[in-house]
Amino acid sequence: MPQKRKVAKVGRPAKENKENSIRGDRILNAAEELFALQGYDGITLRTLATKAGVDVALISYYFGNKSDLFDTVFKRRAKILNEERLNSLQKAQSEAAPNFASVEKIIEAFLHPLKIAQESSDSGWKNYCALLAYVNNSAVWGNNLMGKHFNSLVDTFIDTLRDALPNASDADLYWCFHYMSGALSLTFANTGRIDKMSKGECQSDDFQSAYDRMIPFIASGFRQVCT
Amino acid sequence: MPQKRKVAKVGRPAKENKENSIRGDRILNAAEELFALQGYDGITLRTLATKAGVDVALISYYFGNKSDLFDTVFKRRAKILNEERLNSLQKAQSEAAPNFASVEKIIEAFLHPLKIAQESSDSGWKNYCALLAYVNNSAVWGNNLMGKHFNSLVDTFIDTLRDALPNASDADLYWCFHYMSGALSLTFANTGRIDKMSKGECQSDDFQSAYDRMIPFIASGFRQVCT
DNA sequence: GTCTATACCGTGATAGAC
DNA sequence: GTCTATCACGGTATAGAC
Repeated sequence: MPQKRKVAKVGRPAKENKENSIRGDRILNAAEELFALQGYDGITLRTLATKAGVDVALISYYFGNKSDLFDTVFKRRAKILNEERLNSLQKAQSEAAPNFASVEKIIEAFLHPLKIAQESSDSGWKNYCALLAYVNNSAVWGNNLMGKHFNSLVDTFIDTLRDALPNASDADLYWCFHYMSGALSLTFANTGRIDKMSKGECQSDDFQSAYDRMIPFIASGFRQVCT
Repeated sequence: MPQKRKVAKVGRPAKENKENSIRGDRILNAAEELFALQGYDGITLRTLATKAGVDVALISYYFGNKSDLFDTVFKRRAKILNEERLNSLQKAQSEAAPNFASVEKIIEAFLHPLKIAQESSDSGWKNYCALLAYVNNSAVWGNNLMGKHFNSLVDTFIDTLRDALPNASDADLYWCFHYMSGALSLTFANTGRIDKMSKGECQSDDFQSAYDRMIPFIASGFRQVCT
């Protein structure tokens, strides 16, 4: 069952079973993009099938119903992202040893894999980030899906932040983390609003600029609230 | 045509024409709640009609098609919110005179009307805040609707922030504003995730706690990036 | 002027035929 | 393993009751 699992940087999504087929892949990629852009209810299996170049019924043959498909799409890259974030965190920790990693380095460890994902030649990663933004802010999916796939990783990051900010209460840490999560989500949502708002000074899809400022912004906020 | 327009604190939405009717109100309130919770595509006019206790066709009689209805719902409280935010800002400025208002006071002026809205006895305001969160993060609606109704207000706030942070570039200011907007949106989205993530230490619907920490968090981020 | 009943037509999801 | 045929449900328009 386990295929060769060789994840380099932010690599290709792991494939198993049915998902291993070319048409299955095409369906998942199309779904990733459409779900991210239009939301779960915003797209129909027919438009999805058309985009993937397959018959509608093939979707349910491969992935069950619409909700199952959504789960599969979401899960596909979550594991990779978790691994990369964990690697980044451990790297930051070992670089700081014997001291604790700084807040800045911890935030960076959380964000850096997303920067790599944005720059990846696999454009699916961009879509996946937009999907994350959608799910994270969704009253329907947010708690469930994000919790299932990412809460355990968040615990690890919170523990590390607690070391860096020993005076912080847990409520402080979680709320600050929540602000970061929101700032990140809106960035990935890529609505184009900041382009218009700033009269072209900023671009929604310029993640580099958002990233460079986000690390000091968030780290400083953490320090302010948690001391 | 103009009714008596007497807006006290964060008051009742202004009503005109058809929207002045009791059933029109019921439709708008139900729509506000359902759109906020399930998104535009997540609800059908029929479930909406059932919730409002009216016939399906009455919706189009009052508000035209689904998209028009969405616009109307969104617009209804936007004006009030804009007025309240402007009042808050002017108050902060006059209190600080002859100096410029501080970053903290400006952020507070932006957030305080939302706190009042959250505490309002009119539960529609809570739904509206959730709707704002949905729209702000939506790739479909975000740019369009937020831009049309709020960008002019944002300009005013950015101008004030520029006074408080004279070394900031426009890109700095807009990106920081964007982070604040994201943090705020995720808070209003009320997904319940932070409850589970923090094992009960924080509650999604405890806006007071989110608010108290958000002001120093965001203000500190602004200062860090913009100096 | 308000509102209900109903009908239309396109589209979504899926079971079952091939 | 693939597609067709079906049926329920979506948004919308309209006739006419109150």
